[in-house]
Amino acid sequence: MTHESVPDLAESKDFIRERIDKDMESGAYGGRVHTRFPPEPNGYLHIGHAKSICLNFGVAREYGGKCNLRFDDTNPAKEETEYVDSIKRDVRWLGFEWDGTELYASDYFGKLYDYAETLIKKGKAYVDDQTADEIRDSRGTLTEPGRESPYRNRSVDENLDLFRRMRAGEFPDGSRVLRAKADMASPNFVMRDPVLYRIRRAHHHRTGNAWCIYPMYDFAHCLSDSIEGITHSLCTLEFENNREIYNWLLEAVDVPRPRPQQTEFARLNITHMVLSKRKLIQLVQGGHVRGWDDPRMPTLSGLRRKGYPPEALRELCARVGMSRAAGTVAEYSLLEFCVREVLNKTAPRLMAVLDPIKVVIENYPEGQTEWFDMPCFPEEGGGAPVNWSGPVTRKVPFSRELYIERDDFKEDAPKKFFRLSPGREVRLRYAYFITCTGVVKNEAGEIAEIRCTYDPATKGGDAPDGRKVKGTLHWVSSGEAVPVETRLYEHLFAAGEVEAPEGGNFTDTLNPDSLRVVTARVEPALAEAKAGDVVQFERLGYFRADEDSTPGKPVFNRTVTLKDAWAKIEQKTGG
RNA sequence: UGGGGUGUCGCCAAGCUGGUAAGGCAAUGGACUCUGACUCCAUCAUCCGAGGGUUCGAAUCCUUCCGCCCCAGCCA
Repeated sequence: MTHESVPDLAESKDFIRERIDKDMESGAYGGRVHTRFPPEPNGYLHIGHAKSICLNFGVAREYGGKCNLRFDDTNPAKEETEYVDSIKRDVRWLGFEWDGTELYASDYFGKLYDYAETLIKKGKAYVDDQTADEIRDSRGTLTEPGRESPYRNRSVDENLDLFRRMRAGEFPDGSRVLRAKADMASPNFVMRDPVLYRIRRAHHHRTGNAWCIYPMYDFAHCLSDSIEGITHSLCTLEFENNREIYNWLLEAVDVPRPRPQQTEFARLNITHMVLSKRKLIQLVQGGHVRGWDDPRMPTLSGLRRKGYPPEALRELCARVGMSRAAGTVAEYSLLEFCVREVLNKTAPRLMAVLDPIKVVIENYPEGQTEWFDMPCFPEEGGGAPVNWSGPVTRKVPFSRELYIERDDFKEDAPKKFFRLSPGREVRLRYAYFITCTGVVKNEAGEIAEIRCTYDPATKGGDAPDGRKVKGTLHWVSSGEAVPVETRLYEHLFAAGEVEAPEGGNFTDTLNPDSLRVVTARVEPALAEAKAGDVVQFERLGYFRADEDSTPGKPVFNRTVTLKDAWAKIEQKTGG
């Protein structure tokens, strides 16, 4: 029995692994598997990228192969080093390491240029002097073929000369492009003489101003794959149409065999989440969130900050599986399930009250405080995880005045309500049984405090006479409780399907309550939490200490709530 | 409209050489419980986008139709 961080859920392999199996059997790649994760460094990675990362690195790991991290940096106008750094950090956080150093398409600008000359010499590419508009207008429509450029039949010598002068910087931006001489009548638009190189005087994050012509994706990607010896080039469905030019170019410049093969899979979508870069930018720039790593963002940095462990994201990807069905959407509840599953095994349990109401124990001596030793990991749960290095118990003060959760008390309680209410007895976790004797109200008629008595014989939480209670409540001692900022998150979008309303913007559907900040009362041990610590607030949920925490003053993010059966009962019975 | 894809339970997804619908999430009922959590047990597609056809037998083969996604950036 091995202890993989992600269980092997698949009873059958997905279509990509099946294909690789076949290639292994046939020896098509000499038993090699070499993949690559190829982000463009123009933004932050989000949960959608996690699927591609898990696939590419996962496949390499499973087949004893390699996976490169290659930055597809062929458009200098959009790319920045800042993104390179965040992408590397996020991939590592997810638990993967690329083969060797990270690679860049820009590493191959020289080789790619040579391939372009090769293409020209073979009569398979030409320099087009048409404007962008002219090129677009002559590309044809869905039903009509495109028209050939008047420059399409220039001589090889002229093309070579022009292309060299493009590179030398003799022509202004946008004045000429290098195009593949493919098929203007192809029903596949991608084949209608795609642009291979454009003139663009922009500072490149790595090559600076060394180049003024840059290759397009279609030209750079297949050849970069070939240069790196990639065997399986895995990408998302929207590149299906590009597969034809991918293969055409490899054949046209006659790269050595075996050649990489492109295989597409459906991207990951999750309800309540927007994953389009355009929309994410709007959320940040519109000030709807506090930044790219706002815990409400679907970015890996946001999810990390919220407290989602990398194991959970890997498990999500494994559970969602691979298919070619576009537009499928995983439910957010599956993600939350994965998060809880990981955290349930790893998070220490402590007590905090989010919405406090005061309880006075009438028969408990005034001024007395007793300290209980309480386990951080309940026995039934198997105790602390094997790699746990923190404390396994902590001291918790008990006194005459406590706070409990406002929801845990009802003056007029329905039968199914197992919590505190006048005349009923409940257990304060690991402490005593208490019985409610009544309430004290303020002038407004609101409950100011709850009066109770406790049974000293139940110390530790068990009655020697075998008497049982239906409910166990979490609590904190009011005198020693520490007030801490706690951020409660809900979906950024309440609707599962994020859509712009008629004549509006998708931001119109933002959930106004996606962030609620409360002052929680936490037991003393919790006040010691440091940024990155993840704990369970008993009966409430999992919380992670945010980077905004300072010594003795933690700030907590709610990662995910616990499942709440009572909430369902209450909903059904109408409160 | 041309081309390329895709349609199996509320959601994701097995099923591919035809033999009589895996699994997970969600949901529901129950057991257990010092977290109404966890765990455990049980229920949950006579039906596979629709209609024809082939066959003793089809989600799987043929055929017609319908829905949805992608493509007309000098973005990736």
